[in-house]
Amino acid sequence: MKASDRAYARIRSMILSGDLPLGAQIGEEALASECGVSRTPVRDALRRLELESFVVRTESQRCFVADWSLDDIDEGFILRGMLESFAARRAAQRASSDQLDRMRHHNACIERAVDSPTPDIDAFLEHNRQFHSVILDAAASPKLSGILARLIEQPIVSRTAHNYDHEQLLRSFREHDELIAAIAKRDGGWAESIMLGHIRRAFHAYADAHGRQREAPDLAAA
Amino acid sequence: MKASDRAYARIRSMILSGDLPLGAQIGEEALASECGVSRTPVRDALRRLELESFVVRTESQRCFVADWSLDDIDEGFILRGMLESFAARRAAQRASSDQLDRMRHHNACIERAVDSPTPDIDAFLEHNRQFHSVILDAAASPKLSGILARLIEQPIVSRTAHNYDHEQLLRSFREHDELIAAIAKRDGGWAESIMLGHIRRAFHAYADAHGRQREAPDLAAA
DNA sequence: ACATACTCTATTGTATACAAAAGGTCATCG
DNA sequence: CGATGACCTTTTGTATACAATAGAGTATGT
Repeated sequence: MKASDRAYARIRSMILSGDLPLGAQIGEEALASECGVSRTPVRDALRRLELESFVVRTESQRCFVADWSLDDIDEGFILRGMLESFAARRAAQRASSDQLDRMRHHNACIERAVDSPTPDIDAFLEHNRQFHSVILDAAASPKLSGILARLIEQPIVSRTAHNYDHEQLLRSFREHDELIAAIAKRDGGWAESIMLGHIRRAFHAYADAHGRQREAPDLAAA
Repeated sequence: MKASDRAYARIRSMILSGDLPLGAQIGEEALASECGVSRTPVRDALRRLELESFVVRTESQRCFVADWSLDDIDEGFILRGMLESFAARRAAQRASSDQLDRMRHHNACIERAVDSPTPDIDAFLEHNRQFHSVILDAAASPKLSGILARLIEQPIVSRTAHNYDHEQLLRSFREHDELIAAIAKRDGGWAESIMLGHIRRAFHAYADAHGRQREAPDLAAA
């Protein structure tokens, strides 16, 4: 494995785990010694992370861990809703039976992960990611895939899922199931509208959990 | 100016001018000596150019000048239609009077560039770019701006405009004018539909000029 | 003649040293 | 006391040398 890949993986996981706090400045030198590589591959890794919005850069090229306002996140969900529902429409027109089987497989895994008193959120997240990835493959649009790869911020997806209660996890599974049905029937419009609802619901789940938490201190202070 | 900026500008213009033919391999070393800088800034420049789809990379990291199939271009125009029309809708809700004035200014420049027996295509392209950029600013969605920056391939825009006849250039101006009216009236739906038509028309102009040129040899051979 | 493996070359990956630039600090002046 | 400017530190930018790897070409065996 290349040094820049190691640096990328390491920095990314440090951001996700919170070892690097949101908004913290990240110097190339510090990361290089942390990862045991030189600055050159760190610079490559930072570019990739910037592309995926894990990292932001000031006009003078200093890097910081990205932190997102609720407005930013809203914007992301709006665009995801538009683009992923478009992907679902295309997938309905093009998905192979093999791809449909893979969707069914991953959703079955999601059901297993969810249908328990102690849901396995990590398994849910992994199969959810793969489920959406199969739909994107079926949509057969490399540009769309590239855009969504940059738009879907895994930290947000992860927080959203961790805030789901049992009922919401189950609903997510059922929506996937209906999506599979729509795609199997080659009904692009149906697939599109289910996907849009799926994403919008996720947004409101996120906003309820995080938006309100921000307002709470204000209310307490008042 | 930074060396990586010079390298970026140089390589970009070599691609646009055709000095680097479509599909040609571009080695870091060769470009470095061509630009009079070392490989380090060339690598930075190549990453940026890759981001903007001027350059593609094989799985083994070798770089080539991108060349686009009509399918790729179609895909790009579909996504642009969706995203730019969405931007127009948002712009209608948010544009400041200052931004409206700038739209009017750039479209006036477009009219001047176009309304002549020998239209100034370069001026058209520049003010067209700025016109669309003001709308994007007015939409106030950084993520959307970032996506569209990568999606709008200037070589394609340029070829499209160079294939426009006088009537099409004029039509482009009139569509912009109507867009301004829709935004001034705060009619998001109107703005959205005009923008969608504007982009779709550009696609068909491109496809008519370039798609048929590709088919012609086949027809001749048959 | 064709396939396969090997070597040799071209190209990218990484480390390091030094240059340039940005940001922060402290002293000085109004 | 606040603003301003010089310096000093930190951080990024670039060049260069060397290492690793992919690809092309060649020779050899069947």
